[in-house]
Amino acid sequence: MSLDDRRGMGLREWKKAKTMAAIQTQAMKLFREKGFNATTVEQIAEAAEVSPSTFFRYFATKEEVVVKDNFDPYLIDAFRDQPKDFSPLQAICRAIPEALDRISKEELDTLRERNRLIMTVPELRSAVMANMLETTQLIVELVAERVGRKSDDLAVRTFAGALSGTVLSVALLHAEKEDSNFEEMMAEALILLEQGLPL
Amino acid sequence: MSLDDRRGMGLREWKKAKTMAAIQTQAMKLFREKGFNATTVEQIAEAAEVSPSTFFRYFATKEEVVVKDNFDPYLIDAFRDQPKDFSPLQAICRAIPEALDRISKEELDTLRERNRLIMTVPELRSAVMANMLETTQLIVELVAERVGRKSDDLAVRTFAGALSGTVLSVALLHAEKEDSNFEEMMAEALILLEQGLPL
Amino acid sequence: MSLDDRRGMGLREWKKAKTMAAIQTQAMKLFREKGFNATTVEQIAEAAEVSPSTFFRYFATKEEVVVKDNFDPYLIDAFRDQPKDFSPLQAICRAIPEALDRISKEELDTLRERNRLIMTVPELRSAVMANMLETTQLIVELVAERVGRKSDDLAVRTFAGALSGTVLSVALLHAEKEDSNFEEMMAEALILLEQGLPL
Amino acid sequence: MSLDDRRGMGLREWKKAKTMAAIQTQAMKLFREKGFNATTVEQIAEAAEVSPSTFFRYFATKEEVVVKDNFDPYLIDAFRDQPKDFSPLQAICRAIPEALDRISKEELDTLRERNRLIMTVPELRSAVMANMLETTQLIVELVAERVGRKSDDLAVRTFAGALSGTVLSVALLHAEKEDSNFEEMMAEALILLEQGLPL
DNA sequence: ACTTACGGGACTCCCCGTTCTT
DNA sequence: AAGAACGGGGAGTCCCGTAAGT
Repeated sequence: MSLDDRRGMGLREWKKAKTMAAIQTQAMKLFREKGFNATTVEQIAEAAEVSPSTFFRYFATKEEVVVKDNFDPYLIDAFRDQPKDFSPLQAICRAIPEALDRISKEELDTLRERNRLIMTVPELRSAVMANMLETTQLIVELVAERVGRKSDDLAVRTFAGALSGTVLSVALLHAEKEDSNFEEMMAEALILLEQGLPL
Repeated sequence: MSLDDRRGMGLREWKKAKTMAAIQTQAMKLFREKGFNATTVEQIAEAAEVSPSTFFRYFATKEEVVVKDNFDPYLIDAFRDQPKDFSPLQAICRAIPEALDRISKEELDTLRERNRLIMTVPELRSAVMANMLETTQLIVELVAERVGRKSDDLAVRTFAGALSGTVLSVALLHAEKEDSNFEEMMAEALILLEQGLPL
Repeated sequence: MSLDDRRGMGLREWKKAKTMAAIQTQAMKLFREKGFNATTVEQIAEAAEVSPSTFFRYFATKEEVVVKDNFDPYLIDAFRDQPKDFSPLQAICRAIPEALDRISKEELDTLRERNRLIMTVPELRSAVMANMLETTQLIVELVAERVGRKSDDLAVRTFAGALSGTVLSVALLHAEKEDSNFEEMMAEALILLEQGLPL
Repeated sequence: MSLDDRRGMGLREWKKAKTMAAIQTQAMKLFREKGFNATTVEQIAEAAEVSPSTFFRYFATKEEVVVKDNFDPYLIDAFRDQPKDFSPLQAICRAIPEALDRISKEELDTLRERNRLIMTVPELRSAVMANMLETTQLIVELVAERVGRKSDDLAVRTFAGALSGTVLSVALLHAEKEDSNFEEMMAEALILLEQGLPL
């Protein structure tokens, strides 16, 4: 979603979005220049011309500036839209590229840079990992709903866990390898999952 | 390994092990009584009769007191000992119960309590998650070595990621369900993985 | 500027000034009683009824409580006000007593006590020395501006260095000798400087 | 004095000198690579293959590794050797180049790099400044002895202070200007001092 | 003599609650 | 009423010193 694009937003919402974007932009700039740890929240706040308090109103932790992403809702929608006769794994296979399509080119680039930073800085790695738990939980709900099982079903949980782990591994590998294609790798990995991880 | 058991350890090493154990014991006690967040490092240090400095010499973060485990080496050994004609997944299936067998009854109980605590407190969950990355990396190495592929091979990475994710999910479910058997659930989950996550 | 004097200050500013003064007063008291090194920041904070964090918000280091002075601006003003046909050295000779005149009697006493403490405690001596570098730099700018040379001019630098060194030496001697008059000694020293340090 | 040069040193002394040199070398290397503050004593100790304790046996503080110099004794000797009918200032003028001559080419280069580092890092600047006090005191003794005055004589003190300040200023300027000649600048500065700092 | 273990204190930074200002 | 300032408090790092071991 681009920032100029105000349809449906009140003036207030729009201002908030702008502040948030300003913080994120300035933060990323400082991180690039001086590293994540060497950058203090105070500096970010100053660069974004807000008070530290305000910073924490938008982001609960310093890590969140980097980690927070708005990709999940897209994925949920795309997943829900898949035909009901697909298996969950097939549905996911389809949903991922569809969701990626819906975000703009620039955003994708930002995403890539973010990923690289994340995988470089230990603190951020921890933060994403923590984030993953929630994502896994989300997948659990989604899949349970789709296949009509309870959310404490072992198969559902296993599915969600394995999937999350796979996504993370692929993201990591993608960050490591300079000229790799995320979507392709992801597709291949999902096929491997489907085949029972042959090696 | 029990603490009374000093064979082969110099006086020095033994003392260190004792200090570390004291910190961990006191910490767990305080966590149980007042909760993880409400307990300060200073209190733990005082209870264990060491200085806060010493605390941080043994554990880099407050979380580490809970999260640090010595289970990995056992698992590595057990995995390496599996016959070469097993697939990695089969090898893991076998290695897990074998490794669990090698640790004492009391230690297992401690482990269980720890796990329950971990899954309850968000901060700790984050910490284990962070830890998981390293474990995944370890699995990558182990499997790459076993099947003779490079450690940046997509299949190897996918395997490791999916496995880690699965283990975590099962551990979580186990913590949630009072009277569940970890080993059984784990076994079942691994079979599901092998079958390509049917749902 | 006295503290009761709130004209023009918001409630906020006034409170800050009071807190800062409280810290300084309590710190000096403790230093007198137990010595500089034996006094911990925690004790100072407690005496001033603030948290250690707050202490460091006001003073970057323990030394700064003693060393921070507000004398420089007075001196700068006095120096700038000297007639343009005086040589820099003459201007300084005149500016120093004028600046001393502008500060209140009590402040002068505080200043004297501070100086005695500084010259007694090695850590503080180091701190003032560090401070001196900045003062020297300031003199450089001032003099360069006055005589119309660049600030990397050797003569300007030499002047500033020699002057700073002289001031420091005199301050030290003054602290050593119980009943010595700082202004007189300073005047005499400056004359010696002007004469090329005859011995 | 080069390290291979063992004349007159016992084996023990020689070993000590070697350890000290190893620490210094490794420290400077780390400082160059990661900066002064980011380098911990522990890292230096490890790189030099000694324990942190040993580090502190050789150097009282981390700063000392950089600041400690062995130039003073040379200067003292050279100053003492000057003919008695020279004024102190003239004696210094002569003594400085003579002392510089006595140290090797490489050592001079090391000295230069050290100086650059010192002027860059605030902590180190403070440390040298602190050091300067002692040097000034030394000059006081030397000059007092030479001209037959007491060491609390104002003229002697003023002389020492002004001289120290001058030396420091010149050193600083030299560090700032890439291709400047230290000896020349020093000589010029001393002449200015002798003339009463004309501007 | 040299190391290891530990203590303690300075200092930084994150994050949050309360108070004040506009 | 929104947002900034201010303060509190705890985690964590590092320096440096001491004591006990080898």
